[in-house]
This record gives sequence, C-alpha cells and structure tokens, in this order.
Amino acid sequence: MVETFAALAEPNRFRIVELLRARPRHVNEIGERLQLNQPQVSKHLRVLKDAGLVDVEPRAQQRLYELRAQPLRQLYDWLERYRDVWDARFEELDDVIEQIKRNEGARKVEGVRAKEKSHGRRKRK
Amino acid sequence: MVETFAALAEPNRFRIVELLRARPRHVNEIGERLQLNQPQVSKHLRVLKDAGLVDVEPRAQQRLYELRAQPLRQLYDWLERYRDVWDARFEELDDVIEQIKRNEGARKVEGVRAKEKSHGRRKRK
DNA sequence: GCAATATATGCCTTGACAGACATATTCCTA
DNA sequence: TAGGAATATGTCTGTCAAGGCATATATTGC
Repeated sequence: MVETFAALAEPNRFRIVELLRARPRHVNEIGERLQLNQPQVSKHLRVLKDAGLVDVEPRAQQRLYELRAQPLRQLYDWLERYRDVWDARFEELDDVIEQIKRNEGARKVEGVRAKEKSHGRRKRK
Repeated sequence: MVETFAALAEPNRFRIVELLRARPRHVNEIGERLQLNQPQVSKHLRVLKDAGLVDVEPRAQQRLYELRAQPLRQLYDWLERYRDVWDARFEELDDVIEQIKRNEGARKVEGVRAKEKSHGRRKRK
C-alpha cells in the first residue's frame, strides 16, 4: 500500500501511469509524449514495475509496458474502508460555514464552492 | 493528487491516517500509540494538514486532529477512472497461468491465490 | 503572573532519490 | 556477424525530507 503511494507520489511516474491508462506503450513512446529522457523513463518504469503497477511484455527489442490492475484494486479496497469517513462526517459543510464566519460575507464562499465542486455528497448502495 | 500520494507514502504518516480512521485523536495520543516522538508527530501532522488530509480543532492546549474526507474522495474519484483497467483486463488470471508455467507445478499457485485474495473480480452496476 | 502541560518550530545530520550523462545489454536485420 | 535500434544500468551530483534533539509558543489552573 505504502509502496503504491510512493510510486505514484513522483509527478513523472504519475504522468506515466495516467498515460498508460489509455493503452500500453513502449518506452520511447512514453519518453516522447512526456518529454523525458529515455534513461529516466526506464528508471521510473522500474520503480512502477517493482511496485507491481506495470507489467512488461517484450516485443522484439522494444518493451511494451501496461498497467496492472492489482495495486489499483487494492487501493480501491483500502479506500472503501474509509467510506465511513465521508459518509458520516460533514466537515465539508463545516468548512463552508467556517469560511463564511471568517469572512463575514458571502464573497469568498463562491471560491470554496468552486474548489469543492465534483465532491458533492454521493449517494450510494 | 500527487500531493496526497506523497503524504501517504511515508509509513508513519500512513499509520497516523489509519489511526485517525477510527476517530480523531490528539497529538500525544498518536505519539504514544505509534511510538513516535512528539515533534515527529507534529511534523507529520503538518504535512498531512498541508495535504488537506487532516483538520485541527483546538481543545484547550491540546489539538484534536481528524481525518478530512475530501482528498480521500478525490482519490476515489481518480481511481474510478481506472475502472476499465480492472474490468477489461485479465492479467491477474494471466499471472496465475504464467506462474504455473514457470513452476511447472501447482505448489506455488497457492501462494499466488493467497496474495490475490480479496481482489476477486467485482461485479458492478 | 507562574508553573505545568501540550504542541509547534528550528537546526543538524544522514539517507534516499531524481535528473543528466555515459555506457552496457539485448535483439533484430542485412 | 556487424551494425543499429530500443532499452537498461551505472555513476555522479544536487536536493529534499525524516529523525533526533533542543527550544519556542500557547493555554490552563493556581
């Protein structure tokens, strides 16, 4: 779990993962798309592989890297244990209220709303 | 997103988050539970706070730290964009098959199963 | 106001890691 | 089999962050 986080905590590695979401790619393709030197790409891919986030498939002298589901699924499972946190608590709402109190006005509240958009309480089950 | 990962990538910080899942705690309580020096706890909490993962509430001279939902929800949303990865692909199964081929036997497969438990293909919708 | 408690901050050292660059390795093809 | 393409690895350097320790800050009750 922590290893997954560590792998994704590096901006360029995160970008690589995002890129691989669409489809598998080989090393040079990644380097070109993300404007990274080839050795750097290889090293990042190594870390991702060690973390189990990608898999390699040799294609002649190229290597096709593809995302692996397992760590993502594991992350998903981990997050579900935190369901209670965002089902039960209302600190988002509290934030807005506090913001209003702090600013004694409604001007800034707009900003908060914008920042929090797409995080509206989600109904489930 | 990356900042969230970075915050959770540190083992002790991860433990703190896990601890706060049950309920809010104050600094010393965390330090005792996790066997960490007080300054270290404060510093980790600072990082978590900067990442938006926790919130503080002063209680006399103590500070009550509690989990915030927003980054976790955001992480959850991010992961859902990867649904396709684990709905469409079957590399987990491929792994097992490959493992069998590599070991020319069924002994090791048990281990794989154990490692992959609780990640069974989830039906949805 | 002062001691005591709870927490935050500053400084220092050390280890890890990302990037740049050079070079090794592997595999294909002519 | 030599050469070239694709990728991996090694070395070096600079940066950053975690832990340990000392100290500052804040809040309470006396």
